[in-house]
Amino acid sequence: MTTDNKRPLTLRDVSEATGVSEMTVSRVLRNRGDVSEKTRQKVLSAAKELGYVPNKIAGALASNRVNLVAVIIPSLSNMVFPEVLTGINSVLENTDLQPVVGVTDYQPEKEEKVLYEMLSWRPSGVIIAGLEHTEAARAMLNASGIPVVEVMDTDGKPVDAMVGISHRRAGREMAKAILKAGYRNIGFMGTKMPLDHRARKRFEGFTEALAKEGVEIMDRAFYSGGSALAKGREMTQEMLERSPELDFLYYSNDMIGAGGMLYLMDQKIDIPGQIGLAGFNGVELLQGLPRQLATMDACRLEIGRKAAEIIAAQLDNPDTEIEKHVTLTPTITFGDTLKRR
Amino acid sequence: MTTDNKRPLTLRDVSEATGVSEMTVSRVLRNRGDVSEKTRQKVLSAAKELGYVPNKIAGALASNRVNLVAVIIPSLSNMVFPEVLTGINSVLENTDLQPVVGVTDYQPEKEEKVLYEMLSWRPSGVIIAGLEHTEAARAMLNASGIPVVEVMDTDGKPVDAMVGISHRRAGREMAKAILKAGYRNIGFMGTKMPLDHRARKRFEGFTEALAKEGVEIMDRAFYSGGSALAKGREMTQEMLERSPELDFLYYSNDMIGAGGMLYLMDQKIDIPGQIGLAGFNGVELLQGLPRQLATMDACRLEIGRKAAEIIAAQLDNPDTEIEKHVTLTPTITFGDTLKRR
DNA sequence: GTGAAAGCGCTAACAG
DNA sequence: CTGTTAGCGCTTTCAC
Repeated sequence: MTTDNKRPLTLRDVSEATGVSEMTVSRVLRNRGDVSEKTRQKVLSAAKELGYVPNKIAGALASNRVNLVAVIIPSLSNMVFPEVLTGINSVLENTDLQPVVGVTDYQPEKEEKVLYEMLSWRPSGVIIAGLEHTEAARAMLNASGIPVVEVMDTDGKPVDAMVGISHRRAGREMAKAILKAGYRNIGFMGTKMPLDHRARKRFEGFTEALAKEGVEIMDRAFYSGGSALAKGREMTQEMLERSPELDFLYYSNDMIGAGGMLYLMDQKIDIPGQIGLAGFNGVELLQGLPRQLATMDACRLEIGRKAAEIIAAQLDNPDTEIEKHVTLTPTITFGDTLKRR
Repeated sequence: MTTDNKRPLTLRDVSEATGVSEMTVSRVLRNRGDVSEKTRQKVLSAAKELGYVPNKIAGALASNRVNLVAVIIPSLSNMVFPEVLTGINSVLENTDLQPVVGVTDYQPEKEEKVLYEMLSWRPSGVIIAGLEHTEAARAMLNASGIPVVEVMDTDGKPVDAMVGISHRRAGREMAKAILKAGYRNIGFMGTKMPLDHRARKRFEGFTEALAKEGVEIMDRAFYSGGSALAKGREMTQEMLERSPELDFLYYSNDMIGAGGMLYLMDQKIDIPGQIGLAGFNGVELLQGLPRQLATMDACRLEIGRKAAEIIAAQLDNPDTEIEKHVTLTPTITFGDTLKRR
């Protein structure tokens, strides 16, 4: 503990306090090179005593190294992304890299801005959600000269590396499972988000697989904002009033799916006999609900982990041969709301 | 769009491309000082063409200014903290400040480490959750010489400024409401987190207010890990089997409270007649559940906003007289699980 | 309006 | 093992 200082301390202050050269102080503080145990201790205790905190700004400029990994995601309130972050963290914790998070709110222009801001700090790598970016953003990523991993989605061409699942395939698989279970009158509910490309791709894959069997979606609805659980309720009620012949409801995420499920249970509707249900994501929350909603795991943790590993490996040795296109395979959980066949 | 470069571009590159001095290029790019419209355009287009991204590291070192606000929170998976972040963001968006988030996992030593890391980037301000920190962390905050706002909790003495609610009072208020409604056999369930000081303080306030009326908690249980909703179910079942005479259950957060509620509904137990329930936080999720759980809003958005305002105001003018101790008052939502009296 | 010089606090590279 | 020198890429300051 020291008295409050107006000016933050510098290496020089520690150097003067110890009589050791700045350079040696720097070596001690970074654990670099050989320093005698005696001076080591002297420096360490002085630094601690003074309350010295190194200036990474200066260090980064001098060494041309910044141990930051920029992580750019659409949202923090989705639960999906914090989990990806957790995966990233779990890997980076064992390195000297640190994640720095930027949020885009699903807006391409904001993504571009956030990316620019982050790149201006010269991070060592970038992990960014999705494959769709503005022209300028893609150009920046290309020009950055650092490892770039695009995550979540593998339906497209990455700038550099990519890790994720095929959402198109995920939609198709769910459609197949639903058809196989015998449902034919299918409704869809999702977010009104033209910019959520992954939800869009799932939807496309879904309708495509239905079409292959001559089935067409009977009703659909989109929402935006509000509590997803509450929206799921409302929309489900409305849709069933509008299209009472529906026998299956596919939701673009588990939260609205859970809302729908709770509504149907209130109405004493037989699930999955009269109506089947499925969501997407495999959120942990589902486990506490009265019934388990059918869903599909998005492999979020694994995606984060893999992405971080790719960055770390490249940084460790730029010549390492690593798999740059990693496609994970989500599995269906049938739960209690989709007949198993 | 340019060809890929190994070396990132510098001001000098733009300077050479335009024939304008580095200094003037810098002025244009920062919108500082007077520059003729002609050179302005020339520089701007060249910079864009080349794909120049300024190096903030160098800029920060030279100007001794970093437009970053360090935000240090215990967790991202709690939903509470992302909301505080949203509040912070909403204010900082209108300034040139940028939040940078660090996560501590409720561990004091990790908080200390994260704080050290962040301070070493010389941010312009710090927003940190809670009032309890290690000795060293407090010393760093003191020595940093930048505005510091401790958020969430106001039961204690801040290093500099603080914004939050009194969790002790929140616990007391809820206890009073419960007693007033006529419940006497009260059980408590919460997280097994000695380090979640806010949950602890709520519990203390709660028992204290009960004690004042001669009431003692009849049963209690603590959990850790797992899906909160599922845990709420399990624990509620166990507790009621153990203590069937309970007529009220107070949960330390809404998620386990919701789990408990769903369990009781499964059991066709009369809520709030036979058993009343209450949680804490006012999470949006609750709105979609079959019944609305009684809860108390933690003012998360407002806390974030106010904290960011304090930082921004201090930075804008260090001599501004501002309120450094802001205590917000949470309100009880009775919902459908706590009798109103 | 524009430019030249002098650092910001640190580390790479070398010399002892 | 320790110290010296020369920048990193930018901005501040001052001169023109």
